[in-house]
Amino acid sequence: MSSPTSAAPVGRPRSGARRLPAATAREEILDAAAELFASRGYAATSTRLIAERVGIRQASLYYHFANKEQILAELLESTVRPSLTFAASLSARSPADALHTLVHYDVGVLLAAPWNIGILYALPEIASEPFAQFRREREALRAVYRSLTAAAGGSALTGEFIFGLAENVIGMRRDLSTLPPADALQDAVADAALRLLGAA
Amino acid sequence: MSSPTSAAPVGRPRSGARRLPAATAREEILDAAAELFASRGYAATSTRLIAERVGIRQASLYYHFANKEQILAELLESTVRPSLTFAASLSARSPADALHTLVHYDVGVLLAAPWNIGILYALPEIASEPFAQFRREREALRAVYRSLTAAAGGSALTGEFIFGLAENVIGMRRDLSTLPPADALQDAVADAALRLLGAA
DNA sequence: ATTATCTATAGATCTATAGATAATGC
DNA sequence: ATTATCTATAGATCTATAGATAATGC
Repeated sequence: MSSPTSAAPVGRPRSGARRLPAATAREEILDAAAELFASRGYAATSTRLIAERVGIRQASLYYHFANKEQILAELLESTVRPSLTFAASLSARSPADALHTLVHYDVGVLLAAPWNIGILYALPEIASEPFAQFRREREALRAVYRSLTAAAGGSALTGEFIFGLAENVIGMRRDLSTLPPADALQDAVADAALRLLGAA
Repeated sequence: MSSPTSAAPVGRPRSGARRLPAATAREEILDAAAELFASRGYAATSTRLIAERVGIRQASLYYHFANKEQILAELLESTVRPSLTFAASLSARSPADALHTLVHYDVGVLLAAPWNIGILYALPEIASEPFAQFRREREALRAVYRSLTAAAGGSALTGEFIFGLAENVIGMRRDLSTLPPADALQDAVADAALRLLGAA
């Protein structure tokens, strides 16, 4: 077994307990950072606090990441990418069907994340250079929404509305104390997208 | 003329030029803070930078505000309040008409703000205590959306979707380089809300 | 020898307070 | 006397680097 999740760890032992005993240090850091960035914001989260949650010293983070921005960049990119990849597999369907399917999937991804890291999409901090790759990928996903909507007979604005409707589950997950089961919410949002379209 | 915008200012003169010569110092601070909080985030904006934009020294902010949080709290409350007040004036209309009118107004408020401070709604920082009043007012507005939607025959989830659809113009204003004229966008979003409702 | 941690710290902030000062108002 | 600024600074951070150390792997 060469899996990084196996026992017999290399390197100096930690002073604290592990956050996720089955994961690599890198994954533990991303998980702790996701929770903290989503709950208190990027700038308001210190590297010291991330490290504390992981069970290592603040300086040890820098063995795994070049800087704090890289942690956020990796989190952001790992959230858009699944939907963007999925969007590429939809060409065989009719536009309205493809749109329904994409919204359903996208909402599922946003709801399934262990922390509500979609919140990070709206962080003003991501306007800066280290997050350019993430912004490009999110714009590519937006373009898919727009072109499917157009192909299904919807206006350019309707494409924006449907993209926003899908991402709106981020706000619902943050603001509402109880949410319907994921599959019911996925259906409801996808159906609502077609109502926005106005057609079948 | 006892207006605060008049000449002959009281107090020690500033070393720098005024940001908004016609406004009070308090208004200048709120305007500068709105721009900076919306563009780079609350925690990432230092009181020093706010002061610099206003044309005063960092410490002088504290003559007008008890702390940095109070600046953000005042900005947030001043943005929800108009829509909440407006919502109270809609009881004479039919539910669908009231909903259309509310969405139209709300979108107008979000588009008319000199800076896109609706972005601040999503700031993780506002989960803390100094922003409790703002959160209550925003929840009250959400409740109006929900009850109008229910009265118009829509489901509870549809109420959430329409609330999100209205606030989605915040994201559009941030992400899109060009936007339709405000009145066209207000009409488009309000019409889309009724499509979400499914009925007339 | 390599890996993954640790301790220690430099240097750069950042918020808020204390107290002085330069105007107007009475 | 009051108002609205200023200068100076305390005290608390915060990020990132340097270099030591405690494991395993060969």
